[in-house]
Amino acid sequence: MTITAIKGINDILPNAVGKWQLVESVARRIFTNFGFQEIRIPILEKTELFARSIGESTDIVEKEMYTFPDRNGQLLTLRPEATASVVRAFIQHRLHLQPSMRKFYTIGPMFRHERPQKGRYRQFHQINVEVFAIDDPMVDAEVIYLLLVFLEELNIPDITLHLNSMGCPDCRQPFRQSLTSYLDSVSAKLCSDCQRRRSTNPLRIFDCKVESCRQLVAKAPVLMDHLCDDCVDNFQSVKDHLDSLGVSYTIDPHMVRGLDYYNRTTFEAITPHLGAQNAVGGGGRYDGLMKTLGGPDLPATGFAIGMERLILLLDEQTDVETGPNRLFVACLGEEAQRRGFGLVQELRLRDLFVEMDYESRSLKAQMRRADKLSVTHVLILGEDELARGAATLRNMETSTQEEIPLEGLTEQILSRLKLSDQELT
RNA sequence: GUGGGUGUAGCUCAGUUGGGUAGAGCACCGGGUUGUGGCCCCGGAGGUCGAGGGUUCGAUUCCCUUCACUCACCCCA
Repeated sequence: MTITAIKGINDILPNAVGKWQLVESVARRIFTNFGFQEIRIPILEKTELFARSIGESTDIVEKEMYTFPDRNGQLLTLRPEATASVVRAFIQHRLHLQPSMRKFYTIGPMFRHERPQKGRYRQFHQINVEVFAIDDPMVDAEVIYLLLVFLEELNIPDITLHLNSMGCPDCRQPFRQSLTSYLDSVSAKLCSDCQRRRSTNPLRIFDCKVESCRQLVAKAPVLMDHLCDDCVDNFQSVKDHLDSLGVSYTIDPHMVRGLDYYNRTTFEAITPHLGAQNAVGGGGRYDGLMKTLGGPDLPATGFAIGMERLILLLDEQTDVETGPNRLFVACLGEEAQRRGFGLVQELRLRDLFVEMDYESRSLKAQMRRADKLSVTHVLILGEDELARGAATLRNMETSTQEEIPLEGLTEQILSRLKLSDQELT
């Protein structure tokens, strides 16, 4: 039996890499313009980091983490999300003492042991954005705006923004009680899944797709109606800022997020094109997390984007970028191949895409390969040319060719390709 | 963890009411020009028909088991 990759953990083959590079470069450019700095954090962390941040009773921590003891018996976990690590790093390096470091982004793989399906894999990649130590609703609006600008820049179609407020501990606790007592009063009519959710995660019932449950849920109390005055003002301010930025949104009091640390404004960017997985990006404020993890009591907000989902929505083919001119060196005969080999390396050091054939095949075969590589020029180095002390440079777009003396060949090629560079620009 | 769908060439898929050397398109290799790409023409290579077992004179085809992939539930980015 040949060894295959682990279920839900996929290779990204060269023909798909162009899309990944595009997403990453657009992210880096836009996030940098918005004042975010990249931070690179480990893939492996102590298990307790996630248990304390995400919440012991969430599905992620209860049954989806890749957790194992290392050789010293220390319990480690492949990160299921990035926010906990960024917060940990911020605390550990006392970055709150450096006011220039408030806004971070990070890109990388996450791991969750779920059954794979469309847009959901066991190793998946996220782009994360986090802002620390700024409480102002203006920042919530800016972060949401950033998410939308990014999706817009990638031409992701039909995105809608859903907004909700999770309130603060002061208003959520009384609400949870009134919700629970409502659910108790109608429990007999709930579907079996919701029966279970009633005790594990009552807010999840808002997500149920069973028609009878939806009818019951429509009459259930909603957190939005139980917000304290501060939370109402805060949420209104976020909406005002979004309005002033021209962002349209849908208030979705039933939107529930899966990590326990969220409070106040939460949001998701939703698409209708991903089957069952409709969230391309999501996030919100998590003011209590820094303190929970033993750091200073500083507010925070942020979001995560699912890169695989983004790439599923990105259907135009994108090629890995090279310079505008690409050269193939076709050699005929042993002597020519030896000289060509050296020439290829030399031109590459001069920052040119150059490829050759290593199998001394017919010129026709080499030309075909050159065409497949969609090079702009082919240098033909054959026995006849060598005898004349020359080489032939063929322009593949115009199908014209000229002879160039071997003396000063490198410079001649470079100046000719550079010349056509300028024509192109 | 639960349910549905699908496994035939590198890729996308036909086909076999149980029978002979298993097909197409794309991709690949060669030829059509002693050394010139794309388009076209000709030819070639490539498959234990997912694996194991059963029924049968005979199984890629029917039955059972198993594995893989996939979609959905669940959950989330």
